[in-house]
Amino acid sequence: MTESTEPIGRRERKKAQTRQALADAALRLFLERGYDHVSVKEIADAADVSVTTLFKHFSGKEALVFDQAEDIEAELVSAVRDRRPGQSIPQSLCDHMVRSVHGGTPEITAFLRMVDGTPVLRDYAHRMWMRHETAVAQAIAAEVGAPDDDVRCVALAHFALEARHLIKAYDDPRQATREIFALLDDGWSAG
Amino acid sequence: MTESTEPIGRRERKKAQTRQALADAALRLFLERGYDHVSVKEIADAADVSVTTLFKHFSGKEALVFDQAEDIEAELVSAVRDRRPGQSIPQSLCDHMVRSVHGGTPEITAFLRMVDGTPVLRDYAHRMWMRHETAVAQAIAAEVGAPDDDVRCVALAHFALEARHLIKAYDDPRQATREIFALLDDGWSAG
DNA sequence: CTTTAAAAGTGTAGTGATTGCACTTTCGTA
DNA sequence: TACGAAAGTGCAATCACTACACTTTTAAAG
Repeated sequence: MTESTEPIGRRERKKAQTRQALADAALRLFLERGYDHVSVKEIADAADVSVTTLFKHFSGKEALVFDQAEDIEAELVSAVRDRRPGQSIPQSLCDHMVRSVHGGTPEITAFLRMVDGTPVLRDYAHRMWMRHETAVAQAIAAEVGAPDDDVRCVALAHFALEARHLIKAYDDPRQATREIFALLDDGWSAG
Repeated sequence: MTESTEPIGRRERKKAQTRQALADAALRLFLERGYDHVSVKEIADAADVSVTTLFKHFSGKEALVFDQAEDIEAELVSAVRDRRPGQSIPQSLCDHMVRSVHGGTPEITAFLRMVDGTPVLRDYAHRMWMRHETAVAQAIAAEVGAPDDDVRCVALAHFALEARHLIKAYDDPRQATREIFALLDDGWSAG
């Protein structure tokens, strides 16, 4: 965990290389022809490995799409913990969410369109995102000195994360985000 | 077996009969050996029909578990619309949720344990439940004279329904429900 | 009472994701 | 340099689900 970069042995390099080749091939093919119209065999072929190898690198077909699982969780926890004085937790989370509404490059837009238009992927992405719920909930609980499983804290974390899904339907996501978090903030502050 | 409610032709009766046989066989096998360890072929065999027929009656394996899709939606909408004077919408929804926390027969308990312990089923059930979101949101919007897609209304509906999932982790679900809805009510009333 | 067309059901053969197994190749290291 | 773990391979199998062409049943019209 302490080593940030990995200039390690040739072995690990090759492994990462194979993994990358798979992810790249997958993404390219998915964007070209749509997720459902690409088989794992085609991806394996395009990356010049066997299907067996593919499944040694990725837990399933969906996992090929979300290769980079960065430190989004750390940012969320930070938004809860390191907020500026006088700012409530929901407010800080709101700012963080508003900030992370990218206009984005056309590539990212195409990617998001694909994910959003493929039920399996949409669900998978949602599950991934919601995986941060407990971490955020614990951060909140720590801030207010409540037990880790405090209902209000868990609920706030859950609702805050769910907001991301809700705002997708609106023309002005930032405005929608603010309205939702205003509701949460009022409810939270009343406690 | 007797045609008390639906005195229609023999054809429809046989169809319903087949469907029922499939659902019954599925439920029995699932409870006996667990969802993942029963194949659709076994279910079809147990109901003495072909696999093809099975899929003409049910859209997929998960659908076999949730045969009765009653009028839960109507009750939810009613909780929003027909609440007693002076009671807020979140309060009424809270009461409805608390009321619907059944201790339940041992059969139901076993059923719920199975659903909850099988990721595929858990997700499926959640999707089914969340399908009522728009109906509830529209009912709320109608009550307050807002447009159907008003952010606050949609968010309230969403969060209220999500509560069901949140409370499952707690020893006292009713208490948890009340705390969550108190948060929502405070936020909602502040608007 | 016959005819007829849709509905219900069947069996076969396929696709596509995913797993298990036994095997070879490739490194890192003692 | 030899050895064991890790990476990769190919094959066969399972399982959900679909497409297709087929037979049987039944409702309803003639």
